[in-house]
Amino acid sequence: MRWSKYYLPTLKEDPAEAEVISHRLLMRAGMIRKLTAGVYTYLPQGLRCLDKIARIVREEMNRAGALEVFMPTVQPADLWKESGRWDVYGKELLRFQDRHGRGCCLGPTHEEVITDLMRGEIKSYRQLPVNLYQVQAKFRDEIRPRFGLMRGREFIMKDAYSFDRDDAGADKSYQTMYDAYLRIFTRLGMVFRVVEADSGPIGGSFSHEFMVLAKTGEDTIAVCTACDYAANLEKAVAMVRGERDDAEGPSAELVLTPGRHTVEEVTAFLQVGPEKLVKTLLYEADGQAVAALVRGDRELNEIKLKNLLGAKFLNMATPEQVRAWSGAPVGFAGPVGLHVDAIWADRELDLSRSWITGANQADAHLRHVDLSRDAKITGSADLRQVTPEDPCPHCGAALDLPKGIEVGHVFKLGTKYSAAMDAGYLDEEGITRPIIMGCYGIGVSRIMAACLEQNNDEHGTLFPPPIAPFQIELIVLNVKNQELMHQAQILHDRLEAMGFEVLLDDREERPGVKFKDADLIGLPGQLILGEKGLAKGVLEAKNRKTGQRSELALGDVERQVRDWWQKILQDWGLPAS
RNA sequence: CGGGAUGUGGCUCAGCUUGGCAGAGCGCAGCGUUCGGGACGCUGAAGUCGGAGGUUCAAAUCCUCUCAUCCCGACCA
Repeated sequence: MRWSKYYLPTLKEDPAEAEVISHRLLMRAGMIRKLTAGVYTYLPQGLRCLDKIARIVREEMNRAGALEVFMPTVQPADLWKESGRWDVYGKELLRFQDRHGRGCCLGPTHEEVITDLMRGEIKSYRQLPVNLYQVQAKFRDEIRPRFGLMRGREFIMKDAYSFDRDDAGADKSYQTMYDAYLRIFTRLGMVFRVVEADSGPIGGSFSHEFMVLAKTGEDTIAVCTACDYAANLEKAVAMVRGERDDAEGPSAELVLTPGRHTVEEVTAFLQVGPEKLVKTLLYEADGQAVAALVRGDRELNEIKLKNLLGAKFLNMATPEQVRAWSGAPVGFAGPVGLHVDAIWADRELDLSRSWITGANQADAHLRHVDLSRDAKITGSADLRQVTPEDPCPHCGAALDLPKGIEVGHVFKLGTKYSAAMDAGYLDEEGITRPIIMGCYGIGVSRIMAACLEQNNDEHGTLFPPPIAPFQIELIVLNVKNQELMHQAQILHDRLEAMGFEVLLDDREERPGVKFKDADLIGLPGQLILGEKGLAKGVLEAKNRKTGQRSELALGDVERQVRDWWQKILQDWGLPAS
């Protein structure tokens, strides 16, 4: 490809709107342009990269036995009402009406559509298992799209759905996809970890996330420094530490704490550490009033609470609700005599029988509270957020809490959709059973961003060879020198004949401009043909990743380029090709 | 949805405090000189100053409303 015939608009300066490195590079290296918040056009260079990623994903999906389909973006509301998600999914489901007033939405995911399809097709256990996938644009009306392709509203996703007759089969499908994902992210040249995850609004019984490690990641994950335990922070198990003190204390006693609402204010006033206090957090869960208790120095993990309650909606109580349930303004709620439907305590609170809590009246707290004696506790459970001080729940070693970008997610759905939407099959006995489903997503466009977050330097992008838009950039230093140009064209054709994708920079620009652009767009191999080199019969080669330069003899160019390319693959830790 | 910020040629931004001819750099077009790490000179094209309303002799600048974008938070495969 000749640059002069291509469309690759590079930017010399960082666009004002781009904050994170991948967003800046995607813009500057001429790969994407923004249409509106969270919605981007892929320019030729971006599309080439996207297609490379998608191709690897497709190859591995096909290898794993999945079959590609293509589903609609516009979906009828009726299907979503049938699955129950029309009311649950929230505002990120973009809803609208067609000319007849029929409810529609833009697909944020395709469980409903695929389940609807398959219930019409699958009649017998003989037709199972099946695994269908697609690579498609999804739309989620995110509250706050940000970071370019990392959290867009419209994005490209590979989503696969498996259908099995029983749990054993579904587990096997899950494992097959899990293994395919390992191969995909390895082939893409990414540094990643697999973590246990919460299944969120997609639902289902268990799931794993594939996280690319990057400082700009929006998720925090808990990774054991010794064993292979790894979990999303929202799922990570918090261990109970410390000695249990079973001694019964004196009876509860009211202390005045005028104007002290927060944990810091109360503990400072009473001159105790925050670990002596119990925080009482009030929530409305599907219409029920619920209190969650955690130690004063802990953070409640709302996802754990939501899962414990099996709630569809979980919202923090409004100040009015707090007043109604506790009889006090915000800041003085406590478990003793609280008017709620359930009180759940973090299991860490079992360790002591003498706590400081709110007194359910303004400007007062209680001390020496024994939760088992003084309050009606519904139960205790793991409710708090894991901290870097917590030990690994499997082996007790230290935990690390790095940031990650979620690029893949596998879910075992079970019968959530097949039961709700009546997708069943007949088994050998002629009995109708619900199909067991799984679903498996990969953020194709997000991978592009994640890749650049991991691979860049001060000069620009560093494309891993498997997903580089071209493998080699061939730079002609003086386009006006006809002999040089002629040789460059011959070289370009020979390299392409060898199977390389080559971008020939034939623009009438000064060398400095070309070098800067070459580093910016970051193709893994750079070949430089200049007048001096041509006179000496050599071609200058540069490895973009290592910066290593070498000279290749034009007389032996095919063999030398091949060796040079193998070295580049090696430097990327990739197998020879 | 709460908090903060920003909207001025294609891009990055100055000008706004204190109202008085719309500017710079980059990019773009032409000419010339350059030519191995984002050259230089000259000439030129290009802007409803986000939008609406208001104050004023006069508004990019002051006031009101509104829209959009970005950042933090809440939220979220």
